[in-house]
Amino acid sequence: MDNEEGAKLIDVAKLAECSPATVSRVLNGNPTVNRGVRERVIRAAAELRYVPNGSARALRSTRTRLVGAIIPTLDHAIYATMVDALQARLAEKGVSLILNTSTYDIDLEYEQAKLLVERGAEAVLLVGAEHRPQTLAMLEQKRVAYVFTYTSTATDAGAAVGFDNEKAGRAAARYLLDLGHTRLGMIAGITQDNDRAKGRRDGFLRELAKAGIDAASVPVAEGAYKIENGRSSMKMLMASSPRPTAVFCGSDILAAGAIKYCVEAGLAVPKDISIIGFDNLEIAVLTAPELTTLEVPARDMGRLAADYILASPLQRRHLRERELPISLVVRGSTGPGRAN
Amino acid sequence: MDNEEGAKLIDVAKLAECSPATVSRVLNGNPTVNRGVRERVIRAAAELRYVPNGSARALRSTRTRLVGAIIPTLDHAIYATMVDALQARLAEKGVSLILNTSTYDIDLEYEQAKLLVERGAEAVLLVGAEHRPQTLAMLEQKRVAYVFTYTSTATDAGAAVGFDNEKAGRAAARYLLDLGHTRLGMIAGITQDNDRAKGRRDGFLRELAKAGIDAASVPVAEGAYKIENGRSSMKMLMASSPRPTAVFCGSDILAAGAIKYCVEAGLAVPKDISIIGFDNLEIAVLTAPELTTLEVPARDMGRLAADYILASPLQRRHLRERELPISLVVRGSTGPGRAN
DNA sequence: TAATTTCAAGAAAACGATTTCTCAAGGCCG
DNA sequence: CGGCCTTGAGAAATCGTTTTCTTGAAATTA
Repeated sequence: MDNEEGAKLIDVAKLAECSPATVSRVLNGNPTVNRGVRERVIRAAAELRYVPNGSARALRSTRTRLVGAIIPTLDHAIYATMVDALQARLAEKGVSLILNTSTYDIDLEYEQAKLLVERGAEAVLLVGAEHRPQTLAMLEQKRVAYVFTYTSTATDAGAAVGFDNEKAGRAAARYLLDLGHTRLGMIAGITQDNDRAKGRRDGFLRELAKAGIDAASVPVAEGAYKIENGRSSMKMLMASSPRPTAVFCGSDILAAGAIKYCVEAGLAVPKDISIIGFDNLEIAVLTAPELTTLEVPARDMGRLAADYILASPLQRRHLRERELPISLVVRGSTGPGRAN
Repeated sequence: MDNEEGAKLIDVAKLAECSPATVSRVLNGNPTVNRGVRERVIRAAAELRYVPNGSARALRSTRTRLVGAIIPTLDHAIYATMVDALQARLAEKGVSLILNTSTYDIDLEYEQAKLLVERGAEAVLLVGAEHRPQTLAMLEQKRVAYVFTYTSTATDAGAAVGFDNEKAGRAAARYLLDLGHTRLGMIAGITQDNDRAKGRRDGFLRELAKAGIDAASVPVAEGAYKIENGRSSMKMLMASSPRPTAVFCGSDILAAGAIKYCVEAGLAVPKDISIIGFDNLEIAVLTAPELTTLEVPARDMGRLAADYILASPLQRRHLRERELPISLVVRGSTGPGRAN
């Protein structure tokens, strides 16, 4: 029968013998429609396999039920997991997610944000606190809500669901210091345009400074989150003298590579060298020894960011700036520092 | 000045002293506009920070530049990587991606597909070949192109970019048989509603049968893709008698767990037991020994699926059913079977 | 130079829904 | 029993673009 591509609302109206307005009301759950008519409409819509045109609907109602997310990459499990949770929560409420990966490029991020606004995203999730001013200005001007994740510092217009990277870095340092280590090193992620990697590094060094260890004496390598970079960075660190007895890695990926290097080089972990990671990815239990690490609440961030986005503007006031706890997960890759 | 929420096309027209039609032409790269006018329009649009309304545009032009993807989960790196590549390629051409995770539930997948159609997705990426008939019927009726990934069997209306899971399972079997193993086992992913997991398992068992090994004598465990499931499944398999000397795991995740169990139980890999994984995830080099595995071209699938989607209907004819090679990556987790 | 094309740009229709107005009918109250 | 309120449903305006149709002017051709 209906060989044509798609029935429109008016076709449903004709079949149900009522006006388009009434069809619209039924389809949108407006209760002011009599039972009989309502059922006729529903039957007609089903029969015609009617699918509403979202563009038309969005245009007229100014509600797109579309949300955007711009994350650095999906190749890092920590972001993939967050997005997974975000999407699941949004979907429960019939909200769709447009996903963009910026590859840690905040100029590209701006372009993507622009496109999201154009597409009618009602809210946008961003990672970290470091963005082009025009990105945020544009979102504000177009009245698009936005949430930062992986950071705990909100702005006037943007909420934050995350944690304090600087504090996390300090916690790593404190833990290693408390174990008795005095010669430390760090393998950080790329810190350029990345407030999270920077925060972790700075917090780590700051805490060491507080303990009387000069930052300049602490070897810090930097590398993208790849196992191989962890390996090569560790090699570099182990070549510095005096050799560190404990190393903080900005990600479990780097830490896994670092451990890999130690195994190859015949360095015993944690006897000769303690390694602490960051993220608590699933892989943290794959290294031998298993990885001591700081746990990042990726799934919680996704879920809570979704909650913020789904909340009414009124409720949102209570939800901005949500700092989640970072917890230390002690496994086998860290041990006491040798007594000096 | 422009305190209001958003300038519209007509405002740009007024400022540029021309008609809305002309503004539209300029913004869409229509060359039939004089240089002077064109520049005035561009300047006016910039001054007003004009952002087009995508809904209106889509409604009128019937082009949304929106594509949907429904994957089982982002928590498995193999899908995350594919989506990463897909999104990157689509973004190059200004196409946005709406992402859905179905949690391996093909009924939920149907609901999500419906929503994607409603949102105006011009194409949809699906994983595997097993779907509700009404899902595909709906896409066809609404003239939405679709691509299967992780499978190589296309349908009349749907293209396929992927590989042959059955063949991959056979390859794993062949490799282990050639190493001299005669007592084999398998740890598969959940096979219900999952043609890929099923294909791998069936191919594996079929090849063994061809070599005279009765499928009924081959212990097969099944579990979701979690390290812990690999561990516990391996424990089960090692309790069966006669104990297998080689195990094929449906995913590197499961294989990693399997190796973990062996280490705990004091079984030497590969001396006592050979383990081969599937996917070639980054983590395959983290186990000790490193994992022998079959490499899945996740990134290629994402990229090529995007190419298919971006192609014109005419070009698409040449691109449907694209079978990519699965290659064996030999590392340290497999070795010769004991001579009987 | 007149007739015919070509070109640039405006006017107005159209895309497919939602929403605002409007109105008729029925129920309720005094 | 008449006026007022409530309720259900239709008519028509509207959302912000793109596209089609027109038109006047300029360029080309005979």
